Amino acid sequence: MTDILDELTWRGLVAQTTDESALRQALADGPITVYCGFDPTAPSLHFGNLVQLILLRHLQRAGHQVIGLVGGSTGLIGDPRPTSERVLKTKEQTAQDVERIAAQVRRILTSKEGAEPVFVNNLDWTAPISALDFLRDYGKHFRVNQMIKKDAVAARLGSEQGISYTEFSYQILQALDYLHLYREHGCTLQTGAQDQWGNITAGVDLIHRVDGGSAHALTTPLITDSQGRKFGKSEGNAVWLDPTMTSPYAFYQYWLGVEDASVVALLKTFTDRGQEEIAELERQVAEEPYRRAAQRALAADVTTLVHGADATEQVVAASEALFGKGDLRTLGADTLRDATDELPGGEVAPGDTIVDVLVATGLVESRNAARRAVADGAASVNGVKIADSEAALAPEDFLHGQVAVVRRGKKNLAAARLARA
RNA sequence: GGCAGGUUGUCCGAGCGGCCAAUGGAAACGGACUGUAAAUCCGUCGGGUUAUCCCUACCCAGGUUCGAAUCCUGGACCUGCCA
Repeated sequence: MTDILDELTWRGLVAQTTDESALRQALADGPITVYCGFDPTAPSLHFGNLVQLILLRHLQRAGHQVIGLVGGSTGLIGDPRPTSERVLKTKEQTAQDVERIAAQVRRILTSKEGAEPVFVNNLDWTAPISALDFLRDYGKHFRVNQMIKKDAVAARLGSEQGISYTEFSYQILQALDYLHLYREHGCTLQTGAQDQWGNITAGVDLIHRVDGGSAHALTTPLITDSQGRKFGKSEGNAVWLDPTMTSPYAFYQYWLGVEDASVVALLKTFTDRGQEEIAELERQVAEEPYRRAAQRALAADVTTLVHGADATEQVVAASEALFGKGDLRTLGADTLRDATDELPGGEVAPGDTIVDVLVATGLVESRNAARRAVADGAASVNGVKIADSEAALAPEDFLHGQVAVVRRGKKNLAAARLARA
C-alpha cells in the first residue's frame, strides 16, 4: 500500500476530506506541510487527541512536514460545543495547560522517522492583533450567513442558551491560524477530528479568498464502539495521556478491556501494525477469543507509544501478577511489590474494617458506598471475598508484612499498605 | 427599557404546601453468566461509626407557615416577543 491516503483510510483515520483526488495528488507529488491544533481545554491531552497525533505520525513517516500547534489563543476563547457555553479559564491557567500539552505533543511527535516536526503556539501571532485590525483585516472576509451554518454554531443558535459573541468568533481565529501557517510555512493541509470540519474549512476558504491559495482539510471519524458509544471513557472518566491523571497501569488496563467487536478497528487506528499482522490477530479473536491476543497487542503498543517501553513492561508484569490464575498469597515479595506499586493505594492498619480499607484506598467515594459494595458482594482482600462490612484486616492479610490487595468489583484493585506506627 | 417564560440530583426531565433525598429515562457502579469481552437478567445509585436518627440538597438572599423544591419579596443568570 504505497498511497498514504489509502493507508489512512484503511486505518479508519479518514472521515472527510476536501477534494479527495486533489489531496491524493498533492500527497503523492511530494512532501507537503500539514498541521493539527490542540487546544488547552484541560491539563492533559486525552484519548481523542491521540488519534490526531497518530495521524500526524503517519503523515510524518510518509515524508511530509508536520506542524504541531498548541492553542494558546484559541484556548482563551473556546471552541463552541453544540450543547453549552464554556466557562472561561484564567489566562494563567490556560498558559499552564498550554505548557503541559505542548510537552505531550512534542513527546509523541518527536520520533526518528521523517523530518523534524515544527511546534508553534498560535498566541504568538494572534496576541499582537488589535481588535480593530482583527475586524478590518479579517472580519471582512467572513460572512455571518456562512458562520451560522457551522454545525456547532447552528446547534447553539437553536438552543435555549444561545451562544456568546466570544465563542461565535472562534472559527475566525482558527481560520486565521491556517492562513498564517499557509503563508509562513507553506502549510496546505489541516487535520482534525470530525467536529473540526467547519473550523478547518473556514481556514481553507480564507486562504482561497485572501491569497487565492488552495489548501486541504482532512478529518478523522469519531471512534465509537459497537453500540455507537464514544471510546475513551473509563469509569466515566476520560482516559488521559498524563501519567498522573491516568496511571500507566490504568491506561494499559483500559485498552486490555476493549470489546472483541472493536479491537481490530482499534489495532488499525492506534498501532503501526500492518495488514497481515492485524489479519492474524483478527483470526485469533475469532478462533480463541478467551486468549485476547489482540487486546494484549493493542494495549502493549499504545501504552508503549504514550508511556514508553519500560513502563509497559512493568504494567504488563503487574497485570499478570494481579489477574493471573495463581493465588496472590503465593507471589514472591518482589513481584508483589512491583505489582502493587502500579496500583492506587492508601495506608491502613490491622483492625481497620473492610469499609475503612475501601475508603482509605480510594476504591469507593464514601463509607456508604463502601457498605453498599460489601453488601453487593463486590469487595475482596487478597482474592477472598469479604461479606461482612465489620470484618477487620488481620496482620496476616498484609502479604510479606507489607500490603493487602483490595478489590472492588472485578477489576478495580488497590494496594492497602501497612501504615508505619 | 417593557411584557412573558425559565433555572431541580452526573445529564435529560417530573413534582407545584406535608406521604420528597425528591417519579421516570439515560449514564454510571455492582452481582449472576463468561474470557479482566459483548449481549442479557437482577440490584445499587447525596453524606454520616445502618440509624423507625442526624446533616446537606431543588439558582442566591430574605419572608409567610407547625411545615416550602413547591407560596411571597428582592437579586443573579438564561430564553422569547415588543421597543
